[in-house]
Amino acid sequence: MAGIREVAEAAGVSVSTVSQVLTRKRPVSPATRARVEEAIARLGYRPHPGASQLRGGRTGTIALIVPTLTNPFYPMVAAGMQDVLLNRDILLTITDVGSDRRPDATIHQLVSRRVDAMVAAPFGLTDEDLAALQNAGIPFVTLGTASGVSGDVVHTDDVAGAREITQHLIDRGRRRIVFLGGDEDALPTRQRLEGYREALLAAGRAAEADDAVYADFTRDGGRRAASALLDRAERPDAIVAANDLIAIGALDAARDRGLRVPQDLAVTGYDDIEAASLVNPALTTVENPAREIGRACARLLLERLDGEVDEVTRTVALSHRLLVRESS
Amino acid sequence: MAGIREVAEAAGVSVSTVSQVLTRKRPVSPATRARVEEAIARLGYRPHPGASQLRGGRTGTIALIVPTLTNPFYPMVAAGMQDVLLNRDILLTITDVGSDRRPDATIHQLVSRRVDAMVAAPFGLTDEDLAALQNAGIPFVTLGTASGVSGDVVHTDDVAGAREITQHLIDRGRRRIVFLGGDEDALPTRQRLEGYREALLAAGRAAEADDAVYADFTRDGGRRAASALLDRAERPDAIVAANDLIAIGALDAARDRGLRVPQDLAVTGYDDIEAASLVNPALTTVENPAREIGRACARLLLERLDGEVDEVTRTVALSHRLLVRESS
DNA sequence: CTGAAAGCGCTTACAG
DNA sequence: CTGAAAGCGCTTACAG
Repeated sequence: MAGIREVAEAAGVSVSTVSQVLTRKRPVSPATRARVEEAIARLGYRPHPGASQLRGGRTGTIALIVPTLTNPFYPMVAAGMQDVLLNRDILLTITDVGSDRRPDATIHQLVSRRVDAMVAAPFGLTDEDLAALQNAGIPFVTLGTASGVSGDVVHTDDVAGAREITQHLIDRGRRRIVFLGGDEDALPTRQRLEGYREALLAAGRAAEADDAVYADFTRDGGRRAASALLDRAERPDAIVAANDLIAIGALDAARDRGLRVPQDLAVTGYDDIEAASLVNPALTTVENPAREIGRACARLLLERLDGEVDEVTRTVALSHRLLVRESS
Repeated sequence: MAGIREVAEAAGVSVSTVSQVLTRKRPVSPATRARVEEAIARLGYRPHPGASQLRGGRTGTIALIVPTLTNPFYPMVAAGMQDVLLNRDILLTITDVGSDRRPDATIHQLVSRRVDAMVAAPFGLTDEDLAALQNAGIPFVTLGTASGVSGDVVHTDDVAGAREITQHLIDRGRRRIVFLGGDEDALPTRQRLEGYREALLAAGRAAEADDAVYADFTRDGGRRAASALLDRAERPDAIVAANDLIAIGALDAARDRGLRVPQDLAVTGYDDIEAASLVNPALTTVENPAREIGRACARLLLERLDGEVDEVTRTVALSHRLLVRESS
């Protein structure tokens, strides 16, 4: 493969000059530029990324860390990022943390590779993990507030969303409304639980000790946890699930038991992934604009990389929306 | 950030020695190794990837090129690759070609970045595109046979799958069975169309001129194309869709017109994405084991990178399976 | 088993 | 506007 040296020889100029026409960091005469560009095209020259990186440049890579690729919500965030990144010659690296791995291992790997920027779903990320990014000088945005660490944030108001969907259930006359969370310490679980509790409190209902049950954020997890719930002596008549996948699992569990939804049991989800409107009965849920979230993340990061913003930390709040369908 | 030089000083050895303990390419005495490792840990040293890359090393990156991230089939392929790659310190870069971009632009970008290997869904990829990979010495595997170019291949037998699902429709007594493809020149469209035609031919039915209609591989595309089909004077009584997304769109179109599925119209899909079993009525489809496909791709590539295989090109065929559900 | 030195392919002061 | 030279942080012959 041709190097910058061959190009320089072919064009009859120095390597510095070739570099200048590439980086545009200093003026080059039109005639010279033309000769160099011709040589580049003719030789099919492509700069070696390792070399420019070594000289202090960027890697041209932005990473997205997600808890799993199997929840369609995250690929949709990635698609939103691509929308913005596509014509900027920046590569998107998508890493799922994987069930068996600690997220800090993933973050360290990404820091080692000198990614230019990073967006992280805050699942199990500690302040320490994020501080590592900060120390490495890597701009990052988290999906949802990461307590105490100063990166940009893109989020929707999960507390409000959960409050509204719970209120909706109360309005429909549901008596025993139970919250079915994902991983107990995950931010979305905690915030949506909070919204759920606020709604009950506002309605003058005391929260009960066993009002919340936890699964993981999967259909299977939802099915299992909901099964336990539905086999209780005092069966709930409504389940507020922490995301759509869990809710779909709850629908499975109801069907297993011959319960009618919504007559015997109301089920609500969160996110509005495509499957939410596809299941039967269609899921009442809160729209969480994944693609827009991805776009916002990419824009924030690009602005940082372009140096358009300094120390200030920015928070972009995107709106959510209650979608009442058949399951409630 | 500490460099190899600081580590060498801290451990009282030369940089060569530090490099050797890192790369394990030549023996180092246990005592020296211990001192170096201690220094590495204490200084939090991480090798600069650009530097090693420049010296002829790998980038430690494998790319996956997909037509879109919004078809859950592809994220599932990615998840399968991650399953295999996770503990090998190899980064997975996922790029969707994007509707407005030519895939060769994406491939060239990836070649420029010196990815170590690549798996490509052959949508719109020309032999030329693939030859570019070959010339760059980048091992690649394509999803489905890429005519004339010698890379590894992972595929399922789409022709057989489509034949079987069409046969199933014939067995159920359907008279006017129409094929609803995705992008006309896409490999999956062509192969599944072939299977469909084989089945009709085998049943002694001549293919009709307008037996195939094309959409793109999306729910919306399917809805639109199916709408046109269903408004024909001679309405089909079965639609063989080229993938699940299209089939779900066809279900939408049927519902718009008050047609009952499967009584008035049978609809079949392809892939068995999660949504296929979620829609109402549940979709008859052909299981296309996305996650396994991803795993197979990653294994093939890893073996090449590890130098365990030479010139020979390998083809891994994974089995498909007809899943009869409610829509037929 | 270890070290000194060359060099990978670029970018960027420095000089003109 | 252009060039010669130093140097980014590693790896790898070469030498011992």
